[in-house]
Amino acid sequence: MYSQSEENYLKAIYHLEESSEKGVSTSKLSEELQTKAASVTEMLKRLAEKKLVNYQKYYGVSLTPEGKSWALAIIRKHRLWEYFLVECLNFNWDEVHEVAEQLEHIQSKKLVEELDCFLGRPSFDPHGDPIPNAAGVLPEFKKRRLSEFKVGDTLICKGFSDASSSFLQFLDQHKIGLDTLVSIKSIQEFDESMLVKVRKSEIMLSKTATQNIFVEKNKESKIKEKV
Amino acid sequence: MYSQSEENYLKAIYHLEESSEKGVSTSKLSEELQTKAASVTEMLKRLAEKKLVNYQKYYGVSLTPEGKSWALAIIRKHRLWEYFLVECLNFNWDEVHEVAEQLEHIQSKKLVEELDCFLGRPSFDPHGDPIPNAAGVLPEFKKRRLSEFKVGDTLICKGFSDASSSFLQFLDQHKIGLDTLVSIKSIQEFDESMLVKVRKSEIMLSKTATQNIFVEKNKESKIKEKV
DNA sequence: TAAAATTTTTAGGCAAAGCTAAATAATTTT
DNA sequence: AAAATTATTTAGCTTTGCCTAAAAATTTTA
Ligand SMILES: [Mn+2]
Ligand SMILES: [Mn+2]
Ligand SMILES: [Mn+2]
Ligand SMILES: [Mn+2]
Repeated sequence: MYSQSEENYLKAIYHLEESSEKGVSTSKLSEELQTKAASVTEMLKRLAEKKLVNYQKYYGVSLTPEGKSWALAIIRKHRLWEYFLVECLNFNWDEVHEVAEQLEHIQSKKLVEELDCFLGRPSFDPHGDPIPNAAGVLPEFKKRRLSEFKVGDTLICKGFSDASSSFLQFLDQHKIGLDTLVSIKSIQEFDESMLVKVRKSEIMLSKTATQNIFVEKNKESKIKEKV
Repeated sequence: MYSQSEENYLKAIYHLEESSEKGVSTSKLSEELQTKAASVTEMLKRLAEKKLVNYQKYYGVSLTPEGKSWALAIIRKHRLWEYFLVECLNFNWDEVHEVAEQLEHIQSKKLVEELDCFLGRPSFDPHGDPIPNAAGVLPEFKKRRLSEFKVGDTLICKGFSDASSSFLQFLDQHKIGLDTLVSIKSIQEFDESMLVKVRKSEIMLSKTATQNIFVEKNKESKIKEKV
């Protein structure tokens, strides 16, 4: 239906719309997609003609409902494939993104639905990112950063917003992953770094790190510790 | 490494080299790939520059060792994905080809090897076509057509060379698939059509059909019938 | 608010991969 | 062996998606 390139633009616009208050600019897009601004302008004109985006010369771009639903379909595929790679094919969570970038463009309604079913209709991908359902609806979840909490809190890791290989490998090294329990032992005042306890060991996390770890308040930690 | 289009040409040349004695001509390729002869000529020049084919103006084309090994890698992926779709995702064997045409172009050594492993290193795809191993070596197998046999012979279906949806659906309707036992009851002299027995029922197969069904002599039919 | 800086768009090119129409080479027929 | 037919290649054009350099609009700064 749409080319790989067009799909990548839609996805990039979606992500930028999510992560910033203001409209999406040509330069932000060109940075995200590693292309030149001139190429972005051209593509935006094409996408606007196809009614996938609202584009006003010099004033940025936003997705139309049609564009948004297409973007969500691509993201759904991307995250389902990442889940498949980790759960079925022994990929580590820092190796999946590149391959998923290719697989997300495969066109087949049946393939996506059967894959979803085969995997047990997962709600979150290996990085804790929510997987939209077939209708494009994202699962309910609240995003709070580890950096927002205070000494004494015990939390469950639910996602990681910097998906770079190096950050994911750092987390691996310290055995921090999805559903890992983390309790805050102390916070340095001058740089807001945190000393946290993970299982038996204590780890120092920089503010950059704690801002990129999404957590949930742990309601059942007492119970689980007894079991 | 190579574009999807280039990969499709390599695959097409491979298949045509296999299925015909003589060299592969521009017109055969244009027919196979549903493009115009002029486009084929252009692509052949590009592939020759990249040392993937031997191309002599006006005298057809053949794969170099490099080209052949790349073609086999694509075919390996195609057939592994077809196997995956049928075995894991509830696809019927007449629905897989189109999706596999897309999946075969995904680039990731690890993906292919892990998929192969996950599937249990199958030797044949859902249509009975041999799957090359990682080194590009095809499993041993002998191709004989049902049309070569005579009344009284009992045979096991091992492959189907016309992979069109309609032929595969026809086989489905008559419950003929891989490893189905078929015995020849009679052969019409005037059109060489065959009356065969499959399980409890008798089916009439045209010569076109029997030429497209690959079989093996059944060594254990007596034993199996007793069990 | 006018000048400077920055961002965005336009203009003009390029490569891949397709097309049609015309030219040319190879093959078949007479 | 020449003519006719068929196959193949060349020439010229199109679209997609990218680029650089120049022009124009917007935003920031003074
Ligand atoms: Mn990813
Ligand atoms: Mn992810
Ligand atoms: Mn196939
Ligand atoms: Mn097949």
